Amino acid sequence: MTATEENTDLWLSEGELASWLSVVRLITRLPWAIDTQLQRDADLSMVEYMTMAMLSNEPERTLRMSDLAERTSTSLSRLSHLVKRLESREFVRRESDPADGRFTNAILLPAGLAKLESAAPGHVAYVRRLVVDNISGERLRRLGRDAEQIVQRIDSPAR
Amino acid sequence: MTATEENTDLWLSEGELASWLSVVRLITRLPWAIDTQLQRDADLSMVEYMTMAMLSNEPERTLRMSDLAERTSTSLSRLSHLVKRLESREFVRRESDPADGRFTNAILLPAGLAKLESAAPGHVAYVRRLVVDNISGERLRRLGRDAEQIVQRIDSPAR
DNA sequence: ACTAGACAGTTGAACCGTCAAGTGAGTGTG
DNA sequence: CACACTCACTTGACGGTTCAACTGTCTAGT
Repeated sequence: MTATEENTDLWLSEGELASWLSVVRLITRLPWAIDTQLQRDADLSMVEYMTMAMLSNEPERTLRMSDLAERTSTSLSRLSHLVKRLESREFVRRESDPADGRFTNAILLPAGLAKLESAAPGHVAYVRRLVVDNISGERLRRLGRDAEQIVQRIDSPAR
Repeated sequence: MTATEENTDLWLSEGELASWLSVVRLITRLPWAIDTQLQRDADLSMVEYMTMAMLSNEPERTLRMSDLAERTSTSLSRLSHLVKRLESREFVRRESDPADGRFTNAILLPAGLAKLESAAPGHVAYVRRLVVDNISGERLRRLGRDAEQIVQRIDSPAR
C-alpha cells in the first residue's frame, strides 16, 4: 500500500483536503501579511502590537505577565523576552506585584501608548481590507465562531 | 480623544473586534498546535512536513525550489535553509536543472518518503480532530472558501 | 561576442522563539 | 518554624527565520 492509493477515513477526502489546504494557507500567510504591514509601517510585530493593545484596554494599563501570556496566546518565556525588548524601547515597564511578589505586572508607558495609537489606524485599515470588510457580516461572524470552536478543541485535553 | 472613546469606521465595532480576535487566536494557536504534535511525534515542523508532502505528490517526487516555495507559502531563503537541513537528514536532495542551470530541483528521497508515511497517520488524525471532524461538512467548505478569499486579498496588489 | 539585466537560488548575520534549567516568593505540613 | 512544594516568572543556549547582499545562469540588445 503506497501513500497515494490509500483512501480510508484515516486520510482526507479530496474536498476535505482542499478545504484544509486553504486553511493552512490562511494560517501561514495571514500572520505573515499582518506582521509585514506592522513591521514596515510601525516597526512592531503582531505579538508586540497585541501585547500593548491588551494593556491599553486595562484601566490601569497594567496586566500580570501570566494574564498577558494567556490573552496573547504566547508562552510565558516568549512573553518575558518580548517584554524585555519592549522595556528597552520604553514602551512598557515591569514591577513585581507589591501584594504578592510572585506576580509581575507589565505596565504600558506613555511612549508605548503613543506608538500603539500611531500604529493603530494603518493596522485596522489593513485588517478591514483583508478580513473584516472582505468577509463581512454573517460570514465574518461564522468565521469567528468556527475559529473559536477550533481553538477550544486545541485547549481540550484527550490527546 | 483617547484610544477607547473613538468609534468611527476607522476602528472595529464590538462584534467585528470579537470575530477578528477569534481569528487571531486561530492563526496563532493552530499552527502552534500542529507544530507541537508533529515535532513531538515525528521530529518535523509543519513546513517540513508540507514540503515533503508536496514533493511526494509529484510523479517524479521532484519540484523546483521556486515552485516549492510558492506551494508552501515560504520565502525562497527560508526554503533554501530548510531544504539544506532536510538534505543533511537524507530526506531530500538537490540538483540543478540540467536543462536550465538557473533552476534547482528538490527531490524527495526514500528516507524522506518513509518519514512522511510514518508521520502522516498521526498528523491526519490530529487535523481531523481539530478541524475536519470538528467543523465538518458545509461549515468546513465555507471555512475553506473564506480562507481562500482572504488569501487572495493578501496576494492582490493595491496596497 | 559583449555587456546589462533579470531571474533563481544561496549565504551569513542579526534577531526571535523554544526548551530546559534555574530563581525567588508564597503556601502548607510535620 | 523549618522544609519541601508549588507557582510565576527569568535566563541562556540553541535552532530557525528574516533580511540584505551575493553568486551564478540564462536572455536580449547592440
